[in-house]
Amino acid sequence: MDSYDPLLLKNQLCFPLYAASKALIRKYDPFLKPLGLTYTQYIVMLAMWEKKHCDVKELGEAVCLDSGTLSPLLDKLIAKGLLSKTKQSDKRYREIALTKQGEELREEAAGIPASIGCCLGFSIEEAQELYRLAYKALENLQ
Amino acid sequence: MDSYDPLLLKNQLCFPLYAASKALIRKYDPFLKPLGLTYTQYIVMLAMWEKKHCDVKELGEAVCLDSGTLSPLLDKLIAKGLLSKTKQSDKRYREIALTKQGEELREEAAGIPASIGCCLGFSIEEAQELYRLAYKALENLQ
DNA sequence: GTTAAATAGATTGTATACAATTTAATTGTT
DNA sequence: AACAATTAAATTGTATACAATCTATTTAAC
Repeated sequence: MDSYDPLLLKNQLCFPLYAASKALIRKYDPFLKPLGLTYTQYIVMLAMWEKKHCDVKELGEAVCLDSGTLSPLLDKLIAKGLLSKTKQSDKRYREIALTKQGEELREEAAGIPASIGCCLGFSIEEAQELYRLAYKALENLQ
Repeated sequence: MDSYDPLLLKNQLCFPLYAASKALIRKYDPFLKPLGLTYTQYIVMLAMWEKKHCDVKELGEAVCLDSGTLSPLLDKLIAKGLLSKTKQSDKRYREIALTKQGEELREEAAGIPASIGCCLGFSIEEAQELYRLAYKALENLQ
């Protein structure tokens, strides 16, 4: 019996998490392409479909992205006509809001989660357990 | 009881996977900085510490990266003196190999997995289950 | 043997990520 | 009121990711 080597790639927990995350993100591409969205833009739209409007900081906390990523990404979603950005009374803040067109895009996205679910090949129990563990990891790491 | 809405951010499986992966990667930064490596460079070095030498395609398969990412990343590791790149008899291939300096870096990395393990706050059983599910997802998605 | 198909790796172009800094505005302290 | 400290968002700089394309070889079909 060989001694356990913590530096073997197969003994890392981070690697399958990192690789699976990337592989899953790529599965969204064919479904998101008709909507003109990237995966990260889709995550931001998911958050905005719920919030309707919020400031950049609140959005960043919801989707785990900082202003360095969000600022140019929001500019793209605004350029597509899906979101708007206006100054608030406290002029340090910007109000990001869904446009009518952004609202309407939600219908087109309705089938995506089910389409992706099939790719994973997981039972309900396994999917729930992965979900639980990933959120627990996220909370512990933040 | 509300009806289940598949587009709510909290109902996505992809999001905690994506966010936890990013959060975990960031935890490596303070440990990798003294070694002069980024997380992706560390993953490539983990593979190379095992393989000693291989071609770019084989390395790419091991770490789930294509030549578009690997080519410039390998150039950086070569510039740091950790790897070397030479033509093979079939001149389409390049042999990537560990240098002496690259070998020696392994000692400095030896403590990293244990340092990271603490951040997760998982029991052995939970870590193993997350590992198993992430690899299963990765295999199903590839 | 010649050329079409295939293959490995590099390059290009677009889109994240995020640390660090900058800018603009507001708040707290005195 | 003056001004230091704080805060939100934008900008800068570096490093991935990956699709698509390109280049150089090699292999296969005839």
